[in-house]
Amino acid sequence: MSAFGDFVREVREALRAEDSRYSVRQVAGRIGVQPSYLSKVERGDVGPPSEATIVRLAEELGEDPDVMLALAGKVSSDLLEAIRKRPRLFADLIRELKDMPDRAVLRLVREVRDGDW
Amino acid sequence: MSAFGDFVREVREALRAEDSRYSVRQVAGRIGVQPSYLSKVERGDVGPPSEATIVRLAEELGEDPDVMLALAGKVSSDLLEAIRKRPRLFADLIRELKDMPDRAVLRLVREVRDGDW
DNA sequence: TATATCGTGTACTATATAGTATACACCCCA
DNA sequence: TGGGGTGTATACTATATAGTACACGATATA
Repeated sequence: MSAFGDFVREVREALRAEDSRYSVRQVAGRIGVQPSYLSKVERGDVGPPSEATIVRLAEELGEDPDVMLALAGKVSSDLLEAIRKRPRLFADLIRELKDMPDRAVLRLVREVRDGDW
Repeated sequence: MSAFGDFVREVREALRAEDSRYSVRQVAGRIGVQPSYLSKVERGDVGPPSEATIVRLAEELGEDPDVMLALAGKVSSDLLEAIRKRPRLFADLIRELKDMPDRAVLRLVREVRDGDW
């Protein structure tokens, strides 16, 4: 039971149904790891890859890197850096929002993006 | 040059000026590590301790755990968990906010906390 | 029917993480 | 002057991380 591995396998197989270049071997080749390693990752035989490898894999599969990192139990290092630079500010914000419904957070994101302030 | 180690040493020495129980040995004893290890941490001779040890140290020194974790290049695991649960939402929010001035983020925190929405 | 490709099993590795355990020389003071 | 407390040097360790390298039998292809 590996959420990350299962997801990768599912997406890759789906792509493969349309395009034979999405075999374990070829995908592994393009993202720069051994086929045996990707195979083990997909079957949850080993822990998830490093951030860099996950990002390459996400690009290759056309999936969202942040979502794939989350499935691997990780958080993108650029987000970590932002939090580390202003820990009090971001820690408070995230703890305040963590139990709020999606729509509240989403509203906030839009509010900030649309810059009406 | 270890930001984390320098900070710990400075805070501990300051406490020690008022209270002799803040020696390397005694603090190490209370947070459950070897004195030699705390000494090496303070001098940046080794990498920063684990999250759990940093939190105990922060409590012992009366400092903010999030700030001390940040000095150690880490982010509290409860924040990571919140982000991993809703990666798209939080990734967008943090990237939107990371280049904003403190006062903008602060305003947002207050806005959410005071719940006027 | 040869050969190219496929997924996977096995064995190994280098580096990082997060420390422990012991011993030492120095200083204080009673 | 000797016992307790101080900081630190040295050596070692267990576990995790993030893979590589190679070989094998099955399958598909031409």
